Amino acid sequence: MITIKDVAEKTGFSISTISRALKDHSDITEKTKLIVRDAARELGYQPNIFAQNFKNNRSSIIGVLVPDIERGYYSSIISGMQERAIEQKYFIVTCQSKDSFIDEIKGIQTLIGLNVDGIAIVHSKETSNFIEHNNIIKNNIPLLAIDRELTGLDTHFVSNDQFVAGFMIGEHLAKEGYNNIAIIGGPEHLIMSQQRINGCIAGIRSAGKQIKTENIFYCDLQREREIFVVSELLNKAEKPDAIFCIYDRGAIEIIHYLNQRNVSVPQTVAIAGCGNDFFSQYLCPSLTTVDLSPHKLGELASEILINDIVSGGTGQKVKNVLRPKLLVRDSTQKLI
Amino acid sequence: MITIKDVAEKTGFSISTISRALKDHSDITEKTKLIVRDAARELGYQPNIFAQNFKNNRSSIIGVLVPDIERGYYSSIISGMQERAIEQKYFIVTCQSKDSFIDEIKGIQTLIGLNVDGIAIVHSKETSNFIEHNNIIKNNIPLLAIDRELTGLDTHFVSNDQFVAGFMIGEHLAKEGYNNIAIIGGPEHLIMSQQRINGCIAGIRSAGKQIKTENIFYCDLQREREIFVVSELLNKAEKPDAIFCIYDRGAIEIIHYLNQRNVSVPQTVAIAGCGNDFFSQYLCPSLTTVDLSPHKLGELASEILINDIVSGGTGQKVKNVLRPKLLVRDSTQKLI
DNA sequence: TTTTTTTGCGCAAACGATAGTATTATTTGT
DNA sequence: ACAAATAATACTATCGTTTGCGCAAAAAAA
Repeated sequence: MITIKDVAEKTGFSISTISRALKDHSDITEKTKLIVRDAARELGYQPNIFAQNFKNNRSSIIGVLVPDIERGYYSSIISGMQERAIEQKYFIVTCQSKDSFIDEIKGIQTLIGLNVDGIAIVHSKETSNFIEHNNIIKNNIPLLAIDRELTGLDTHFVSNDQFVAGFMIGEHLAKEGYNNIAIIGGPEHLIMSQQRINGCIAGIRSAGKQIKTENIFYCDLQREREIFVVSELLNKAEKPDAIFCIYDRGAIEIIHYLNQRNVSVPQTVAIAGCGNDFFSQYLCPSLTTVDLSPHKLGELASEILINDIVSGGTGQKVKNVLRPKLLVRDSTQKLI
Repeated sequence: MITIKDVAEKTGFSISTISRALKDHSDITEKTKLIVRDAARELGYQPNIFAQNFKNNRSSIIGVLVPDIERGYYSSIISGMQERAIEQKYFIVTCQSKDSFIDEIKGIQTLIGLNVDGIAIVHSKETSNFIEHNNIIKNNIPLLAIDRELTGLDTHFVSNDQFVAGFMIGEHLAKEGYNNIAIIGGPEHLIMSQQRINGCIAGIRSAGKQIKTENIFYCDLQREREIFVVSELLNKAEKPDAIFCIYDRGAIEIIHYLNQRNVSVPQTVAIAGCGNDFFSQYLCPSLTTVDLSPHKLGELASEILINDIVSGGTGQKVKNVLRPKLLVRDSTQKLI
């Protein structure tokens, strides 16, 4: 292994001069810098990143904790983060909570233990206690929440405008002529879910219609529960003519279930989702949804975190909300 | 920051005794170990991972380089790797080549620069030169190839049995009664593609049928090219009655295209894919495909790499091929 | 009891890079 | 021409942990 010492011996300068020359310190003459750089290149010198990390007390690593790397939405976030991070010579280490609170805690401890320079988190749907998350702040590690805020903590935050996403769907369904709309949401404490629901309600109202409170359901983002709710809904006397499931994956499952039961979509009941999963366009019928931009969210996340890191955490906390885009497709369009 | 020195001062032992006690060295009495561990806990001592990495010359990080984190297949691999790695206190750093040769090279250099303890690679479809990959081996970093072998290099290797995957589809289509089968493959130098194609041909033959060589197409895994080939095929006098696209994403695009053109699947032409993408089951018609196990592949990858790392790279290179599973669904089933 | 072996622990060097301060060489001001 | 200021480089401590070696005390063997 070639170290600074080898370069020093080759050039006759001292190791401190080499160190300063290589980082373009103003104390060193251009002439010396040239000699040093040439020698370093010739010897194939590579700085020992372990020694640098140790000395500088930084890892150039950003930790990302998401519920599940395999889910397209999160892998897009990670991809966006990775692309932006690598441009600035930062690395992304991934962790997943698998939507378990306890694994989320473990993940946080793991990342703190790795001495990451910053952490981005999408907390699990189970999580409603943020004591452990506060340890990140206590450790002086820049913290950024994605999509779901860490209640009570002063963190950076990037998100899609979940309220607007819901609003767009609600307004669209109401204007399209649906009068008995049902909403299938997530757990009640999940703010993101609540925002989409509230947005949808507001959208329906803004189009001059109403939604019955008994048509709003709180599920757990699990297939079984949602399908059960839908099957119950279809048995009602006053069947809904449209269902907004607050996330695409659920909506896709619902359409699949309805296809199996030979319930026609959107003739009997319209379905809308949210998230624009890659495959929502290929469904039969193709799914009306809202395009969020996880990749962009990831890019933003890296930008903000790296900014915070290099600035030494002095600045204000950044909040950034992206405006989503409505994608009207077949699953809600009334045939003329 | 609490260091070993603080624990030493609190207990009255020397720092070397603390260090040894904390790693359960046999030189230290149980009694002393207890005292030290208690003191460490009380003080909230956390080893400085930078200092450890520096001293031990290891990072506890495994680098993964895949074409695109966003693609479900790769994110499953990463997820599997992450789960297994974390069990053994290893971290996963992800990189993506975006299927560009030059970005793959950069990714490799980046990971080497990070001093990762091991590297797993799915090389890009563009890559056919492995000189840079050889630098990993030269740097004494355990190297594992996933799915696509690094031609000419002696590496660990895990993969699905691509030949068998193709074979299963070929045999199934032939037995189902299709007589004029076409294959849409990837670039010719992509071994994985070639293996699936060869497997498919063998499967067709084993069922006592033949495939015309002019019905085998080499595309670039891009939507446009594949759709073009399909549209040309449909204009032929002797239209194929079944198409095997060697990857699900392509097959899904093809079915979507055929739906738009009102070509019925599987009545006019059957479609089969490979990979069992999450959404292949929700397509209309649902897609016959082969279930690969990317998550399991990832778990295996971590296992093998970590084994190699802790054993000091003495052992033989491991080759592990998983047997895939045929999933017959609607897109190839002749209605009776 | 004396000698030898074993046990338990401390001392100090080392890892490679960084940065504060000391040192010398050069320039500037008077 | 000499003091003062500045520029360019060298010296050295430091980060926290690990580890080879040494040493004293305890245990075992003689």
